[in-house]
Amino acid sequence: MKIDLIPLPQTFYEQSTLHLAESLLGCLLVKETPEGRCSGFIVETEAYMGANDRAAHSFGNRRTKRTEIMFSDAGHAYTYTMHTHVLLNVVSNKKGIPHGVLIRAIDPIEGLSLMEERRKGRPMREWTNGPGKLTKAMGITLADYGHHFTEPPLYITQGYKPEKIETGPRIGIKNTGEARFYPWRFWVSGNPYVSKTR
DNA sequence: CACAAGATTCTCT
DNA sequence: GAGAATCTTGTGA
Repeated sequence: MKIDLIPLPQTFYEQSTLHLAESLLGCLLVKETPEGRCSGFIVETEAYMGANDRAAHSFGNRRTKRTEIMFSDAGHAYTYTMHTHVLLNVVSNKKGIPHGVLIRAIDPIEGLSLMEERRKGRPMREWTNGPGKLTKAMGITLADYGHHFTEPPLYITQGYKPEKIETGPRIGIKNTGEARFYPWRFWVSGNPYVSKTR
């Protein structure tokens, strides 16, 4: 499989958050590090709708040092830590509207030996089938906070068009009232790297 | 400055 | 299923 490693244009990120979350499925996420290049197709995402989404960090337009980047232009990287793990988001929507799309799972393509090293002892299927796992496998850290996805070392290129996409409630959020039932999770139907429902 | 909580993962039961 | 691991940020004194 040969793919052009040309980053998607800024305009790609300027669509509505839910549309972007769906459009990102099948795109290639690439991370270059001193150890080498890793990439994988995005197969699972979740939309976080800012002001009206209780489960979002930016609920009610809460603006802090951490959420600041979500108020910026679409296409920036929003990374943050969750206990011992780093999670990766793509900032979406217009400047001033703090929406984002969480990358939950990818299908590994390039840099397999490097990912195996970073995820030592796990079967390949479990290298990237979760938001904290894929950042570890690809070497994504807090240092990527605020980076823009149109430029190396962290960027997204065109991938393939998924045959079938499914949607459902998001995972891992609780005590957030109605927000936990919103069907804002998207995944490629049948892909083995999609994380399991709890 | 101290402390609590979290968009998770792993291990053990 | 439950509980721990272990780090950053947000909030309050």
